[in-house]
Amino acid sequence: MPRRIDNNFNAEPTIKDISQIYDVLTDEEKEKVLNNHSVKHFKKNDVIYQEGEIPDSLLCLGSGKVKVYKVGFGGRDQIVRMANPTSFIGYRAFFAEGPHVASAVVIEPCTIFYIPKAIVYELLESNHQFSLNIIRSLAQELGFSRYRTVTLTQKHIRGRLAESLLVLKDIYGFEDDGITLNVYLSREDLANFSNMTTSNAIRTLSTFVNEKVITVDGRIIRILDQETLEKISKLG
Amino acid sequence: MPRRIDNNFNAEPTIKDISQIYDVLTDEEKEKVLNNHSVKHFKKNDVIYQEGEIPDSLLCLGSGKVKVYKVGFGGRDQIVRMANPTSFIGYRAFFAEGPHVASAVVIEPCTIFYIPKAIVYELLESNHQFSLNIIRSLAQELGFSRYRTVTLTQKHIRGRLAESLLVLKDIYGFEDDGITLNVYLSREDLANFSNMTTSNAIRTLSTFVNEKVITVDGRIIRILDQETLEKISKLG
DNA sequence: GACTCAATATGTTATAAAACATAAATCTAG
DNA sequence: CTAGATTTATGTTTTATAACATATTGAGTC
Repeated sequence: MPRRIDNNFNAEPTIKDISQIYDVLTDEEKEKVLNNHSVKHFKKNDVIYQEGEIPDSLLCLGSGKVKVYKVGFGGRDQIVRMANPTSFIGYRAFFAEGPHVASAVVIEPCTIFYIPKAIVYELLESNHQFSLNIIRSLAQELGFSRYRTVTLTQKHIRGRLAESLLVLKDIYGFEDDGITLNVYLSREDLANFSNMTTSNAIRTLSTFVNEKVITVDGRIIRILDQETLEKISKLG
Repeated sequence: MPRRIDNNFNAEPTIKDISQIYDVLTDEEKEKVLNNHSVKHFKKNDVIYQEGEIPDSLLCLGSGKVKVYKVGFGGRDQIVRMANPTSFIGYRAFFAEGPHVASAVVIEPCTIFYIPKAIVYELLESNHQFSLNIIRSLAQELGFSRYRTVTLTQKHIRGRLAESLLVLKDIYGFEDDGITLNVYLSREDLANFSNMTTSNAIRTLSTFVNEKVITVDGRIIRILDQETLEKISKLG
């Protein structure tokens, strides 16, 4: 029975929390952003955007968790990104000036800030540090994407699942106890993140439990032996 | 016996040909770039950069062809990009401000322009249109990378190889006859681009020949029936 | 609290593709 | 021109994992 854990439970986030954008702006630019953005709240399983849609705003995830996935061929989806606060959402399509080629769905209740396209492009023009932040983000994400292409195609099931658990740990971290993964995915999502069938995700998760590498309680996953998990991930 | 085909056989390229950068600069900036870049020539199989190296210049491919690949686990490499003129090389790591996570090797003799890091960052600061070009490039490449992640993990061998041939066609085009792929890869490179073993690339290529979809003469590949090839690619 | 639907679990079978094994052809160097 | 190395080709075996088939459990609903 997964409790809901929210990083921003006490404080409702504002756009000022989106440091990647807000920290580099001048006072004048900050004013502009404050006066020209909107806020939306989403609940679990809500669709934030869908493949094919044309983005007209830059989306910033203030709180919550989001999966971004592409629909595959045999009906199997591939989760290409798990987003955490505070980061941009769907910004690849926005900056490529094309349609979304993936869909974004809420994993945990979200607060999302919308900055209209015109404003974003004014900022890019007036503030090169903001541009640099975008450039760095995209470059890093491209590196991650290529890395995942190789691991998802070349590692075996155990390696893929172990890696996915470690990636989730890197993105969302642990709860206060230091071992419980701070994200609660269905076996299907876990499978779609790791390029395998749901059956195999369940099965492999069970073998990890038997090997005392993790414990599983519903969707709560605890990493007991991170070193071994890293070894499994490395071996492929 | 593949003849060497060079897009820029007659005219040795200059940095002025790198439209993505040169076209958007002011006269002053152009002067700066002209006075602060170097040119290097590479021959087939030369290593342009290697995984782990820290980039200190922005590289622009003036002429030639380059493969960018990551070393996999079971010794099998994955080609993550085939670069054509005139585009940036290794710019992901450059802009991520980290080490290269892939290696670049020459497929066909190259002319490469080097613009020092300091100059590039001056340009990013003074010319937001240049920044926008970089942003758009990275965003588009990230889209492509995610697309390939899904197809390389989900499509079957025939679909993967068919897609790779079509991607190569999109990148390098045909020769004057309109059917001969303007790039000459070993079966191993073709396999590493398509996430399969060399044996299976050879085998599958043969079945395509038997099905009269392509012809193969050494490394020369002619696409006889593009429609069918697209169908094979789509079916997975 | 029984009922329904979705999620999880696990065993069995089928199959795509890797791994392995040679052989033939082509290229390279002395 | 010959010898060795590399690339291409093709057949056979093995294996990882998808596909299929049922249970079982759990969550939400009337």
